[in-house]
Amino acid sequence: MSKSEEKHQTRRRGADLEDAVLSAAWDLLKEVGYQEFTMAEVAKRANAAKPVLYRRWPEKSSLAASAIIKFGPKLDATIPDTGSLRGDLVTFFNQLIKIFDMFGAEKFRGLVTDRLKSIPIEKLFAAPNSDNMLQSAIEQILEQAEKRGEVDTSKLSPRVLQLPGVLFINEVVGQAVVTKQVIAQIIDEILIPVFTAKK
Amino acid sequence: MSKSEEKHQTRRRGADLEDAVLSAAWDLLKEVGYQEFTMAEVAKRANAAKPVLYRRWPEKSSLAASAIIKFGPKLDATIPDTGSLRGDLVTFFNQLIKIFDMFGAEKFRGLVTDRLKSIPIEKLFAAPNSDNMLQSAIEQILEQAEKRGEVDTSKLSPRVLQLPGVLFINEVVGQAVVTKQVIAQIIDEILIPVFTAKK
DNA sequence: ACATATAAGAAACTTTGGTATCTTATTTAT
DNA sequence: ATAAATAAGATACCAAAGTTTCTTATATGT
Repeated sequence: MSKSEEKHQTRRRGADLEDAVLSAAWDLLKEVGYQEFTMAEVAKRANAAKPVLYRRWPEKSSLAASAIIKFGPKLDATIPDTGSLRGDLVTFFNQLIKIFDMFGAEKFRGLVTDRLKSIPIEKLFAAPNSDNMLQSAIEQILEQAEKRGEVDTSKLSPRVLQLPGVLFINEVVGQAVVTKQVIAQIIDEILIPVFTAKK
Repeated sequence: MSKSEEKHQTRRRGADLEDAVLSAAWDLLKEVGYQEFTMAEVAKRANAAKPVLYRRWPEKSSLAASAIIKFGPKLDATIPDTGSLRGDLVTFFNQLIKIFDMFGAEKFRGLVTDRLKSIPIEKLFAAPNSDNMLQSAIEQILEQAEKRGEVDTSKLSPRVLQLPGVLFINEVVGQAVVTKQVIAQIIDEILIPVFTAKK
């Protein structure tokens, strides 16, 4: 038996093994979606033992989230600048739903609610030890708006800055499709009034 | 053996059995909270078989919700009338958190996220076939406000009417305690601007 | 090079949600 | 009264999350 065939003798460790697991997890997630995603199947595909997964990720939803962060579609880092707060928000949220649609929103079903069992909502859009992409995008959009005189960012509390994320998650958790109309309603009826409120 | 001792011969049915199960479920929920609440234990305490539970409730979270609706603290049906929209909202939400605190908010942990897997958020505060208590209370408060000239209810969409519920659920799902300060922030920074926005 | 620490691998196990099957008590209609 | 329909009860079962235990390969420090 040649050395290369002796798979059972070649143990991967550290990053190598981690990458293999995440890669298998991402493949499985694409194929079957979160609900049918099982730890045993990921382990099998990665030729790893189940405890290997649990030594790194405390639970299934955590592994799935890591795989999405590593291999999933990335949020476009460029912030729109359409000339108005409303336009920027509309453009930004439409980018966001496009990403979800690209991957297939139904593939995520169950993941968000599972994640919410162990992490607060404002960490949902953040990789570990990194900041909340969504919220920082909103902050940049609001700073642009302030330059135009549309808002006064000194009046905006953390709670208000988290509101777009909360509303977006709320739509994603619900089974309905997030359409452009829904986005427009959220922006016109809720976000703009809140951001432009006078204290 | 007297007839009354022959428990194994006396089969309860329909409402009798259902009540016994809900009662056992409520007791267990009070004792151990939702996370440690198991279907097997409820069945055991109710002297019922597990399939009896699943014939009536499709899943654990549904049984727990039914027990809370039947035996849990009830929302005070009287709508506050303090003379201002802000006062009414503050009073109402403080009533709401008092109910949660009375029962012990930590007892609910996990229930909301489980419920959200099968029902939309706007049904969370509604008994089956009945309307959303929280939302109808908000509507009444807003009608009072309209009489005072504080808002124009014709401008308020369903999405806006659901916002208080969404924000409240969001706080309940997060692990933080919902304090009076949090309530005041939500009302001042979000709800009032949204309700009083001019279209 | 060798001892020691670390973590992979294998496999069995525990717990719980949820289902399926079968028997039999109770209800309901005739 | 009796037959047929209904649903309770008992029990075994399945699937999957997560854990435990033990062996052994690899890495690391001396």
